Amino acid sequence: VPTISDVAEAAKVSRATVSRAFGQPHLLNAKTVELVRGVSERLGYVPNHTARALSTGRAGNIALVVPDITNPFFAALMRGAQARAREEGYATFLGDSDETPELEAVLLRKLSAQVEGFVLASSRLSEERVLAYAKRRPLVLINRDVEGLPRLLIDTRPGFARAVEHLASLGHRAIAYVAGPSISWSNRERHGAAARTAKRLGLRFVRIPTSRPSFEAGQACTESLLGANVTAALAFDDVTAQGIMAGLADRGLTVPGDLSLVGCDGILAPMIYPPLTSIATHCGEAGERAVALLLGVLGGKHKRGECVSLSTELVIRGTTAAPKISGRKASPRSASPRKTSPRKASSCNGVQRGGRAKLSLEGIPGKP
Amino acid sequence: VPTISDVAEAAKVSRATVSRAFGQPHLLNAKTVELVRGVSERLGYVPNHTARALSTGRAGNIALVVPDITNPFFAALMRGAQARAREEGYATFLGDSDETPELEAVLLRKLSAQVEGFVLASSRLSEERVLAYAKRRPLVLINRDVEGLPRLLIDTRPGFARAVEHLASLGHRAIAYVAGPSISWSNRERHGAAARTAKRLGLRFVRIPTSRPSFEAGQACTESLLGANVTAALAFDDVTAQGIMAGLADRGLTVPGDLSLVGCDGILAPMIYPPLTSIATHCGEAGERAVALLLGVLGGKHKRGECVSLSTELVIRGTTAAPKISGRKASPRSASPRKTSPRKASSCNGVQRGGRAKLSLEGIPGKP
DNA sequence: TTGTATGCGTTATCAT
DNA sequence: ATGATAACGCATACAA
Repeated sequence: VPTISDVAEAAKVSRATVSRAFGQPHLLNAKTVELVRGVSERLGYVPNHTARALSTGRAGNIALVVPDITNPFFAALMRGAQARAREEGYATFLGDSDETPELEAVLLRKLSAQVEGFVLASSRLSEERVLAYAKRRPLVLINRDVEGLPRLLIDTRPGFARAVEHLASLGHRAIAYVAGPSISWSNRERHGAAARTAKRLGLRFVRIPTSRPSFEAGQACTESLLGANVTAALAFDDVTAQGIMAGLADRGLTVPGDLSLVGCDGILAPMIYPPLTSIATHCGEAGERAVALLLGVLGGKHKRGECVSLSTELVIRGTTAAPKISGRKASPRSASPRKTSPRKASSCNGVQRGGRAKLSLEGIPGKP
Repeated sequence: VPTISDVAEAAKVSRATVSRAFGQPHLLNAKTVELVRGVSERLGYVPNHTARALSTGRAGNIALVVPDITNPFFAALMRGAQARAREEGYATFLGDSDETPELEAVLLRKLSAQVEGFVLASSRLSEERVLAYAKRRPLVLINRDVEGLPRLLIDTRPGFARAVEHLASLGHRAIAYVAGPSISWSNRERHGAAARTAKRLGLRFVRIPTSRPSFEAGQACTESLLGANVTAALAFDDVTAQGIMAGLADRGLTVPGDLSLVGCDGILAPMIYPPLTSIATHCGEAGERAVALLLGVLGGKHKRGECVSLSTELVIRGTTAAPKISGRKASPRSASPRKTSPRKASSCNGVQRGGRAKLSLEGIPGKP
C-alpha cells in the first residue's frame, strides 16, 4: 500500500507538497498538483484516513444507529443518509440496536472514539442518556424530540388526523390504533393525533399494543385486534400493517371488506396487495437532511438546538372502504379506485390518491 | 481529553506501562495494572482508537458493501453481518454502491485505510478489479465466484431446477426467466439452471432483461414479459417478482391465474399477497458466515481461497398453479394450498410448502 | 517486570 | 510556491 512518502519520492517533491495536492490544491502551482495527482493515480495512492484523523483530530466518520435495519423505513433512511455522507466525504458506520436501549448504548460507546458525530434514528434511549451522550459527541436525532438537541422530526400528526377523518367519512364509528414501541416518540405522536381526532369526531377509539414494529408482531396482534370490535385500524407503520393483513388472511378475513387498514411510512404501501392506504413520510429525505444537519453542527454553521420538521400526507389506496355492516355514506370515488391511473397521485389538502388498487383475483388458489 | 502521557505522569510510570495495562495486562505486575487502571479511571482516560489503529495497522473495523440497501435480501444480510461483527468486537462501515461498479470502487478505496477487511456482497466489479483490491486488503465475496478468494456462495441452482420442475409438473410448457444484472454471478447461475432444466424437460424458455433488481424494474418489464407468450415466469429475486405482480395487476391480470410466478430470496415472499412461491436463501446466515470467514482470514485461521456454499430450497406458496388454457395435469395438492397450516412448512427433497395462501378477497374495491 | 526509543502516515508550523 | 520538521497518541522491539 503506497504512502505519501512513496508518492513524494516518485514525483520528486516533498511529502508536504503531496499532502497539499489533496488537501489545499489552491496553495500549489497547478502543474505541480497535476503532476502529484498523476503519480498518485499511477501508484494507486489514497490518503490514509486514519493517519489524517490522528493528525487533524477529525475522523471523517459518522455513525448511523437504527433500531431495525430490515424495516424498509430505516433502509430508505439509511440509503439517503449514507449517500449524503459520502458526497460530503464522510464514511458511515452502521449500527443496528435491535430495538434495545442497552445495545444502542454499547454502539454509542464503542463508536464514539472514531466518529465525529452520530445520527440516532428513533432512539430507544431514555432522555437523560441521550443528553449524556450528546455531551460527548455531536448528535442529531431523528424522530425524537429532546429540547436543546438538533433533531429532525417527521410530523405524522396531520397524516393521522387526515386518516381518521377519512375513515370517519367512510362511515366507520369505531377504530383501533395498533401501537408501536411505547418509548417511541413517533408512537406517542401518532397515538395522540389519532386519539384526539377520533374523540373530536365522536368515534370509539381502542389502542392495541404490540411487542415491536414488525411483520410478525403485526400478525400476532390480529387476535386482540379482532376482539376490539372495530371496523378500521391505523397501524404504527407499514410493516405492522402488512403483518395485520397477513394475520387477517390467515383467518380468512378480508381487507378492506372485514377491516379497513391504514399504515404509515409509504415505502412499502404501494408495493403490496391490496395497495395500502398509508401516510407518506419522505424517509430518504429525512436521512439526507439529518446528515446535513449533523455536518452543519460539526462545521459550526448551525446553532445548538436546531429542529427541522418534515410534513406528511395521507395517500389513499386500496385498504380503506366503507364498513361492512353499518350504512354506507361513502363518497362514490372510494368505491371505485380502479378508475384512478396506476402510477400517479393527485395531491389536495395533504391527501393523495394512490394507484394500483385493482389486481384481478380470479384463479388464485383457495378462491372459488 | 487525557492522553496516555497524562496517565503515565500521574501514575509515575512510563507510557509503555500504561499502554500495556490496557493491551497486555498479563505482562505486568497485578498491582501496577490496578494502579494504572485507577489513575486512568480518575482522569477519564480512554485509549485513542485512531492512534492505536495507526500504530498497529489493525483498525477493529470492517466494511460491508452492497449494491442496494433497500433490497430486503441485502437488509437481512447486513443485519446478520453487522451483528456478528459487533459480537467479535468489530465495528462495521456501510457502503451502498447503488448497483454501479464505479461507486463500489470509490467506497473500496476510501474505506481501505481504516478497515481491516471487506465483505463484498454481489459485487458488480470486474474480476480483475476484485482481484486487484483483494491484494490490498483481505476481502470476502458473497455471491461472486472468483477462484482463489474466500467467498460465500448461495447455491440457487437446485432451487431454480426444482422450481422449473414444479412448473412443468403443473402443466406449463413455456416459461420465462426475468433476469437480474448480467454482471451478477447469481444471475448467471439462476439463468443457467433454469435454462438447462427447461431444456431437459422440453419447455420453451425465454429470457426477459431488466434494468436492475427492483420493484420498479419488475413492474416495467411486464409488457415484454406478456409479449413472450409464456404461462409462467421465474424472477431473479423476490423484489422483481413483486414488481411483476404489480405490473400484472395494473393490467387487470391475475397471479397465478394468468401467469404463475416464482421468486428468489424468501424474505419478502411470505409477507406479500398472494404469498410468493420462492427459493429460500438463508440470507441472514450468509451475512454472519461471511463475516466469520473474514475474521478467520484476519486471524490467519483460514487458508487463502476457502469457499463456503449455502443450500437453498423451493418453497411453494400461492403464486404457482396450473396454466389457464392447457390441460391440467397438476397433482391435487397444488390445487388446495389452503389446507396447509399457516406458519409451518414441511421439507422434502429441497421442496417445502409455505403457508398463508388463502386470503379471502371479497369486498376488495375493484372486485365484484 | 518495567523503561527507552522508534515508527505508523498525515497535517501543520515554520522556514526558504 | 515549496521544503524540512515537529507533533498527533499509541504500540512494540529492544534494552535493562
